[in-house]
Amino acid sequence: MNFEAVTIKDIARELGISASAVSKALKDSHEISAKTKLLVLDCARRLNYQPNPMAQSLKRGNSKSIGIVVASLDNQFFPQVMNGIESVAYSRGYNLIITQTHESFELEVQNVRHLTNRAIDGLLISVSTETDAIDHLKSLHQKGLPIVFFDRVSDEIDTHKVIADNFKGAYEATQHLIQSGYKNIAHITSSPNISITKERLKGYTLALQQNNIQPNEAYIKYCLHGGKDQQEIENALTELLQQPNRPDAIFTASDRITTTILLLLHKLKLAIPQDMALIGFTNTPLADVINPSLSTVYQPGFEMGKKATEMLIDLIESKRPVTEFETAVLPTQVFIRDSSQQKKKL
Amino acid sequence: MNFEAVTIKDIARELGISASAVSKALKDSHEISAKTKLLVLDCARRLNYQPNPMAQSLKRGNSKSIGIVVASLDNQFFPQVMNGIESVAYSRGYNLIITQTHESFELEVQNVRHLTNRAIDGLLISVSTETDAIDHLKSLHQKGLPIVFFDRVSDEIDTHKVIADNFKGAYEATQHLIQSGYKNIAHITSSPNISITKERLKGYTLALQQNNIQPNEAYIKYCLHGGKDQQEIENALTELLQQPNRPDAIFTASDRITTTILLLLHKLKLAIPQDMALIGFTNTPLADVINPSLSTVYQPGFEMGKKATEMLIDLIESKRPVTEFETAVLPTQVFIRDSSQQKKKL
DNA sequence: TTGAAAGCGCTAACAT
DNA sequence: ATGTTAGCGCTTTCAA
Repeated sequence: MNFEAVTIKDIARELGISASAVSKALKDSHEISAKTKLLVLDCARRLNYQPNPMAQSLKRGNSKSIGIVVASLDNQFFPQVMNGIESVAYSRGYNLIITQTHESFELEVQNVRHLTNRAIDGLLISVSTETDAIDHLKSLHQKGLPIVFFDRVSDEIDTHKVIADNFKGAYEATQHLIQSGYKNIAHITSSPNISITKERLKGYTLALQQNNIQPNEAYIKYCLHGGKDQQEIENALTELLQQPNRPDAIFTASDRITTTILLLLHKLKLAIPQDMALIGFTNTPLADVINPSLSTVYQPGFEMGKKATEMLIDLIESKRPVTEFETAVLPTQVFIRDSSQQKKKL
Repeated sequence: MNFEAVTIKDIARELGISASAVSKALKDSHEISAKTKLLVLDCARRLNYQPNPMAQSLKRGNSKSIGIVVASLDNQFFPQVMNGIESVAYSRGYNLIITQTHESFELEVQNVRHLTNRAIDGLLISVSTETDAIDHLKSLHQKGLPIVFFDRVSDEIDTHKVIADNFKGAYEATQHLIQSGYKNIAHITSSPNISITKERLKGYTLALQQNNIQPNEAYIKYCLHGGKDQQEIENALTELLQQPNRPDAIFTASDRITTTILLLLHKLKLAIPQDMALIGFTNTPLADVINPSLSTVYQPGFEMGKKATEMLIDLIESKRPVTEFETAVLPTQVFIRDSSQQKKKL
C-alpha cells in the first residue's frame, strides 16, 4: 500500500478521460453516461483501484472513524461493549479507534486529544474513575464533536447517554443479601466521582433503609482508581475486616473489584459465604465454576455498545443540529449463586 | 473539531507571514529566525492550533496508525497483548485501529481490506482459526505493507513474528499430567490450520511418546472455529466421553476452550480431577479461585504485544528494505493447581 | 455528458 | 530568512 497505489488519475489516463469523470462515474453520478461508467468500473476493478481514504477525508472533512475511550479492555465488561459497538459501526461504514484510560485522568485527556485532532467524527466514552472535571470534553462538544457517553456518564454535558440500570442492580443485590440473613453489608466500590458509583451506592443505601438498616459509612469503601491498583482493594478489605463489628457480606461494584476481592478472600482463607458472603457486579462467564459459585450483577455490555453507537452515528450523520437528547437505561440482571447463600444460624 | 478548526493559514494571516514559514517554524526548521518561531509558536498556542492529521497523512503518505487484527477481545489473552501493543505504539506516535475476526476468515479478509486502504502504516495480525490461505496478506506484503505476525503466525510470509513457546507449554502440561498418573490424555484444540495448534500438538505428542504412550487420534479433538461456537466444544467433549476407553484427563489449547470445558464438566457434574483432570492454556486470573483451582499454561500476552509492536514500527520506519527477519519465541509458564492433582489409586 | 480548475491543509523544492 | 508554487488524491463547482 505504501507505494504505487492506483489512483483515479491512473484510471483516467488508461481510459483517456478526465479524473473528474472517473470520480463521478465511480459514485454512479447521473451526469455520466452508462457506457463510461461501465468502462470506469471495469478498469477500476482491473487495476484494483482502492480510493485513498485520507484524500477523501481531507476533502470531505470527515474521517469515517469513531474514537472510543474505555477504562480497560482487560476485563469482562468492555470487550462485550466493543462487540456491540462493532456490530453497528462496521455496517455503517465506520472504523474504530480504541484507547484505554487505565483509570488515569491524565491518560484520558491525552487519549481524547490524540483522537480528536480531526481524526474522528465522533466519540464514544466511558470516563476514567479519576475523572472529575470534564472540561477536556466540554470544549470539544461545544466545537461540535458528537459525543455519546456510556456506562460512566457525566451530567455536565447534554448529549445522548447509555447506562445500565445500576441503581436497580445494586438495590436487588443488597436486598437479596438482606433477605438471605446478612445484616452487616459492606460495599466496596469505585471512585465517588463517577456516575456508576453514585447510582450503585443509591441502590445499596435504599435497600438497607427499606429494611431498617442504618447505612454505615465505615462499611463503604471507595477505590479511587477503580481497583486498577490492587493495593487499594486490599486496603479496603483489610479495613473492613479489622472493624470491631466486622461485616458479614460484601457487595462489590465492578468487574475488577469483584474478582480481586474474590481472590483476596481465598488467599485469606475466609470461607464464602460462611465467613463472608459476596455478590458483585461482573460479567465473568466463570461465575458458575468459581468456588463457591459467585452471585453476580450482570450488565448488558453488548446492548450498551450497540445502542451507544447507533446514537452516535445518528448524531454524526444528522443534517440538522440535534437538541433533544436521550439517556437509555438498559436492564441489569442479578444471578443468585452460592456465594450469597442463606446465612446459617449459629 | 468538525468546523472552524484553526489552520496554518489562519496563523499566517494573523502574523502577516506565509503559510510555509509557519509550517517550517512549527517544526523548528533551522531556516526560520528565532524571533519568528517565537511568534508562530505563541500564536499557535493562542489560537489553539492543532495540525490536521489527514492533511499531514495525505502529504506524507503515511497515517501514523497501526492496524490490528485479533481473533477476539473477549477473552483474557488478547487484551493483555493489546496493553503490550499500546505500551509501545503511543510513545512512538502511532494510533491503533483494532478489529476482531471472531474466528471468521471472511471477517478477517474484510477487516484487512478495510484497514489497508492506505489507512494504516503497518499491520499486526494473529490470524483467525478458519484462516488457511493467506493470499489476502501476501499481496499486501508484496506491495510493501509492513506486517508482523503474533501468536498465530504463517510461514508463507517472510517477516517478523512473535510467538509464545507453545511447544514447550504443551509439552510440560502433558508431561505433568502423565507424571500425575494420567494415561489417557485427551487434547481439545483449535483448528489444525493455525500455527499454535500445530505447535501445541507437537508438544503434546512428544510428551506422550517420551513416556511410551501411543498418541491416540480419537483423543484429539479439533474445534474448527476455535470454540467461538460453543456447540463444537460440547461436541468434542461428548465424543470423548462416549468412547469405550474414556480419557481421564484433558489438555485444552486456548482460553475459550479451557473455560468452556470447565463450565461443561461442571454442568455434567463430573468431578475434577477425580472423573476428569484438566489443564489448559488460559490467562484467566481466576484460576486460583475456580473449583477446583485450575492448572494453566500461561502466555506472556503483554510481552508479545510489546515485542511485536517494536518490530513493526522498526519495519515501518526503516530507511532501507529489511530482509533479515526474526521470530521471537517468548516463554510460556505452567502453573500446577488442583485440577490436575495426582491421580488417586482406585 | 464530459472536462478544467480550484481547493481541502499541509509540506518541500525552489525561488527570492 | 522568508515567500512562491506545486502537489498529495479526491470532489465539486462551473464551463464547455
